[in-house]
Amino acid sequence: MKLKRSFYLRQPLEVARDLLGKHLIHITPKGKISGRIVEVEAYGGEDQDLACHGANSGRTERNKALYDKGGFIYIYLIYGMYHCFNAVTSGKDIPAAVLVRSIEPVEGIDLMIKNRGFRKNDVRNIVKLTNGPGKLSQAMGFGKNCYGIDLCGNKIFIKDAKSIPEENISYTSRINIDYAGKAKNYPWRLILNNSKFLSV
DNA sequence: GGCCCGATCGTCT
DNA sequence: GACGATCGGGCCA
Repeated sequence: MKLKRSFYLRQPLEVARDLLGKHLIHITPKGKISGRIVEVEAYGGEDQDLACHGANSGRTERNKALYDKGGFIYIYLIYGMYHCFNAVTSGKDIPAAVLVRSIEPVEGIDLMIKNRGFRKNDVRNIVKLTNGPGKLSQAMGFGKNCYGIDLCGNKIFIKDAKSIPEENISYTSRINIDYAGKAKNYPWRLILNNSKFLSV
């Protein structure tokens, strides 16, 4: 079952928690690519979050999708060469999203290998395909052309799965947001304990 | 394993 | 004009 709008119309931290274990799916012309979500970060919402891209400059051309209602895709270019994939959460006009930081490859692994530019024999370690926000976006085939796409549509969506028990989740601080003042220590990075596919 | 650095460019100041 | 919600390669151990 595909996750519905109501799933996303909640606080980013709640959505982040419930996204762990779910399957992110991309239906491409060449086939289906999917992976199980094992690491996420929550941004924005009702609490003051200086790390959120909507926090400092308000609404801009770059971040406008963040202000959509929950269930749309916010994706952006980072360091000039990678993309980070986010699921927008909360209601319209509230900048909030969940960054997907790592997934475990499930379907379309041959396509992931191609998208990542690996030669077949290079893949001793399937982990390196998707264990980071830039890597998984590349493997899944996500780029700026995904900007603003509705996750409640048929091209890119998230499939429900059995929910993860609380004792299998750890809450840590988010990565590379030293500039974010007091928000930098919020425990809003959630990981599936003991997953081999976490970011490094 | 660890640390350091360069790549590469849209966005904001 | 500076820099980032990153990555991979080079080097040392």
